[in-house]
Amino acid sequence: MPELPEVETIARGVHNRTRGDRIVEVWFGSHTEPFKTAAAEQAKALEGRLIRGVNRSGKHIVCDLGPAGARHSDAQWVVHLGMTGRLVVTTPEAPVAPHTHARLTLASGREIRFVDPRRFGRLEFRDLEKKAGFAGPGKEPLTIGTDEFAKLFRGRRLAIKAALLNQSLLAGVGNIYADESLYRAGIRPRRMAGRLTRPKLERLRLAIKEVLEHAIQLGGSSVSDYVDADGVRGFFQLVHCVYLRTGLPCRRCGTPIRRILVAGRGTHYCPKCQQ
DNA sequence: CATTTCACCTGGTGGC
DNA sequence: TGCCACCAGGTGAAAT
Repeated sequence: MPELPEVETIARGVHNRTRGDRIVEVWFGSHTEPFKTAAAEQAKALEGRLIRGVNRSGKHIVCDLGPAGARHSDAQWVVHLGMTGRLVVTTPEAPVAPHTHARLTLASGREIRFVDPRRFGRLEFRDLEKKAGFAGPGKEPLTIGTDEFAKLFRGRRLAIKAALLNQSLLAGVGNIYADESLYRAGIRPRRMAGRLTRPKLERLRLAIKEVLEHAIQLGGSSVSDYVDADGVRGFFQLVHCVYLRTGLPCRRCGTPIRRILVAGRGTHYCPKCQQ
């Protein structure tokens, strides 16, 4: 589910509902895939800590944690949602959804739950006394500047869509927003990244920013089952121009939207508007 | 090093 | 109803 707008929406929701709360009990399921830090060690480290704030970095949700009573952070809980992960804040009485892998009981009586059918998501505990705070290599698409953006693609021979999906270049753009941004910028997904002109690259940078900001305003895209921290669906899927619109008329020119494979991913574009 | 392909998982959909 | 192929928001390891 989660690309930058969905992760941003979830992080804000969890922040608003849990900031200042304390983790009093942790339950983890028995599947091992979600645990980048071993479950037993992770559960023990989380218990008792304060949630000082929740932020987004690329597609990662970063919860800053501190010792009870303290005003500084000494650890982080980093959540990556993979394809189907959800992070929701509920009451303990709410029915437990299938594929729930983590339940964090908070002092307020609320509960944070991590649910992930495909188990591509990951949970990591970072001790800030032992390692640095989470930071991926990729640049943030909402704040990157013109020159820095152009530099990312210089000399690259892969398709621009494949480059946009590379999280060590730009962090946060995934399959939906790559397709929607390329449509908005009028660029074919298979164009070689290193051959785009400066004006085209600037148009792409702005398209990405505008698409992501609009999607955040609408609470993200709910293609099948994405919901935010309160269990509420997003609305951006209602204004998608190309993603999952194969065969439907282009909203601008009426030409049927095409689907091809790029970097192994379903890729949607308008053959007339994207030259 | 840059790039491409595939495995990792479950579930929904549509054809026969 | 059953079975099968194919598709889905991501990424990291292995192959090229």
